[in-house]
Amino acid sequence: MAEQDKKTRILNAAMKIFACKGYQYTTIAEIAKEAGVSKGLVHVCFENKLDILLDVILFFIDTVNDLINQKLARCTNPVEKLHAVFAALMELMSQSSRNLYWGHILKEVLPDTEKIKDENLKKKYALIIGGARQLQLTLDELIADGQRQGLIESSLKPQIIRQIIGGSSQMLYQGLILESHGRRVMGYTEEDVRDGIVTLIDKFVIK
Amino acid sequence: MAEQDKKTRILNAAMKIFACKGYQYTTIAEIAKEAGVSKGLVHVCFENKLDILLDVILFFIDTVNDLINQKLARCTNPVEKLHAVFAALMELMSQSSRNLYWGHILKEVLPDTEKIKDENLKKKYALIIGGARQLQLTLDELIADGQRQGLIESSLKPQIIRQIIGGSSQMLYQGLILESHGRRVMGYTEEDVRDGIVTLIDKFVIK
Amino acid sequence: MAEQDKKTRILNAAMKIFACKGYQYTTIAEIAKEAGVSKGLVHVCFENKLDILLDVILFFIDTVNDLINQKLARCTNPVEKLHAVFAALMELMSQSSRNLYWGHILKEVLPDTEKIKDENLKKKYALIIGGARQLQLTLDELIADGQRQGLIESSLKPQIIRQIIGGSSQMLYQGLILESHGRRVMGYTEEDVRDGIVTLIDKFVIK
Amino acid sequence: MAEQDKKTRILNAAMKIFACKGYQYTTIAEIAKEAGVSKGLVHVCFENKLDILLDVILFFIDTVNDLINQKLARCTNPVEKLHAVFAALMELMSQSSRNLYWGHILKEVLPDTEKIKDENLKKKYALIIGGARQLQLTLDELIADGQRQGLIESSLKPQIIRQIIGGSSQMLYQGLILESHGRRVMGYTEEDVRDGIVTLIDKFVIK
DNA sequence: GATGAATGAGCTTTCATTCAT
DNA sequence: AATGAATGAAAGCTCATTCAT
Repeated sequence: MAEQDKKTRILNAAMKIFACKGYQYTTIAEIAKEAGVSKGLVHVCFENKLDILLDVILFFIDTVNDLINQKLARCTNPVEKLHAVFAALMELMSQSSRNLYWGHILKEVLPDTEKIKDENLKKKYALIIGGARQLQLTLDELIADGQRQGLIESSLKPQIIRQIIGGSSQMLYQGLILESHGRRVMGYTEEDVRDGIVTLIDKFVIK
Repeated sequence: MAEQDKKTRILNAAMKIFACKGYQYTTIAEIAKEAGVSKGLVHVCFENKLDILLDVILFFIDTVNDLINQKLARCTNPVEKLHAVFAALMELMSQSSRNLYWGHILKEVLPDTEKIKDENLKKKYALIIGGARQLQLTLDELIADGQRQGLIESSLKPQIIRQIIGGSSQMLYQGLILESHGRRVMGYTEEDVRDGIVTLIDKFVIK
Repeated sequence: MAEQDKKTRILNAAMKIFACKGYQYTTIAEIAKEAGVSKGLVHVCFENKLDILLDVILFFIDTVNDLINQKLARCTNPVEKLHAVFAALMELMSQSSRNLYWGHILKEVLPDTEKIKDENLKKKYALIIGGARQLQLTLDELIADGQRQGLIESSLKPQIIRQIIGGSSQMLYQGLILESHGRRVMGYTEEDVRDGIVTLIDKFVIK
Repeated sequence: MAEQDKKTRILNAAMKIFACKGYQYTTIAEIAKEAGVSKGLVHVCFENKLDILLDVILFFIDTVNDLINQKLARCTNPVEKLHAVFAALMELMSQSSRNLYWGHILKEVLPDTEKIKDENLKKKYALIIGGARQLQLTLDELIADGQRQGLIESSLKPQIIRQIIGGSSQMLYQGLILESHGRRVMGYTEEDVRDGIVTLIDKFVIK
């Protein structure tokens, strides 16, 4: 209970600071301070810094996959599903209002992952890779389904379409966040982003 | 002359290693070794590690802007220009065949940039921001032009379209690189990527 | 009563783990776990980690001294006594079947003893030193007695003879333990060790 | 040259402090200070603390083996050889006038050696074990030779005799060192020790 | 009495940076 | 101009010890 509570607080603190400063520039001391606990406790709850990151990413992926499955259950049409899934993702990014792209972060941290020897961490890493893979497969299958039903255009592979829509979403949100941090002027709003993605998806829909 | 030569070698070495391992995980010692010079010389040619990165990014942005301007000069039609610009960008990403997204790296390194006190570095940083801004503006103007001429659809802001096409390009290439590093199976080829971007751009073109 | 019980369990646990891993590498957490009590309780029963060690050593020294006095009471002849004492020591080492040489451990821990400020600990430390001294004196006196009675050769000081017999015993047993831990092949058995010590003692006996 | 010099200085400093305080209580900072170099340099010259220790032990073992072989070359008679070898060892212990029993230290550090993953360290460790083994074998062979020639008594295994003489030497010298550190009154001199060992060896010689 | 969550001092280790040569 | 030995600040991590419950 208390432990879970602290673990969650550390996780939230880590999520926040990783998002602001990037994994590598974040120190355990900062996470501890932000979470209002001691450095030592961080190492009681987590094996090491990488372990924290893996948990953050895992939490994020789980949230995303849950959200998506939930949305998928409510639609039948692949096109509706696609819209629903990306709407959900945008909502999540908006909610979290954090510059946390686990995609980016995983990439930033890849050199570190090669050092993973600990079995627990290996498992977590495998879960993450599996979760990410699952997300991809779900989307690809969705698009392929639409293509088979003649609802989505077939000139491009599902993977390409998935990457286009996904990449656009990420970049558009990243722009918003950069703007909110005052580091850039992008000249568009969250409203524009949502419209953009809806429009983009519809481009691949056969009317 | 000799100095320029050394500086270029260091820059190339840095570009290569930053691309492989990320800025943070790259050590000056590695750069020096790769460049075939001493660690000391690196600090003679550059103020510090960040300075190297800024130069790398600056070089990249300059290359991109030059390439784009060169391509733009050869076309008149905004749609042709758009295709030409992104074709050029893809070619560049392909050529460099390096996991070097200055966008990513700039983001990775942002926390470090806040420490910039040195006037020279401040100037370089401003140049980079200016260059990136310039690239954005060029693209936005191009799209806006197309919209004014009725060649590109006007339902979305130019910034949104630019971000969609740019983001898609980046994500698609990132997937290729991940695959080439054996870290993911994406299931598409460079050919697919080029087709995807051409198709994507055409989606915004009014026929 | 209950406290005594807990204290004994902690002491036994500590003895076991100190013996296996050495004082420094043993953590309070391990001792607590082995003893089946909480970490907190360890600090209720003992001032600190060093206090536990001092108690372990004290227990060991007391056991040795008791055993020796017991054996000495049964013999009259100095040579018999000498044999009896070392037979008892060997038996003890064999019984404990633990790699616990308080001599070694005291040495390992000496730097820590300099930090002793607490009066209780100072007293315990003094008791240990006194006990060790007592053991030495008993042996030396025994040998001196034998020399005076013309039973033990007088060309060497009693201290030298004591150190030779004691050192040999320790080294021989240490070899056995190393072998039992699979870290060395010594090529002798406990039987050989006992024979060796008996033979060694007899070398100093005048026939 | 400079590097070798520093490495030697660090090694000497480490030897001295390991000897005084034990491996585990010695910090890199202390070694660096004693050697008159920075902490960083210690890690330039050695992989880590354990690496330093292994080098110290290796140096010691090499010195011992060299010294012994040198002595052995000058004698023909096994008994003479035995005397020569232990005389050499005593001389070495006396010279080094340091409380450095690599036997003790190896034992103290054994838990740490199980963590050895690095290939270089594994090799060093193997060299040490091999060197120690070699030393044992040399002595055992020497004693066995003497037994075969009817010069040394055969009632005890060579290993037992070796362990007795070796253990006695160590204990006697340890006593001297404890005394010199003011931690004990042993009541014998270096002279007594040398006499003791000579006498002890002669006990196993058949006249 | 007993617990174990929480602490933080102190350690090893890394590496950008300096500077004597 | 060029080197690389040397530095030391700063990070991750361990664990004896404390204390609210």
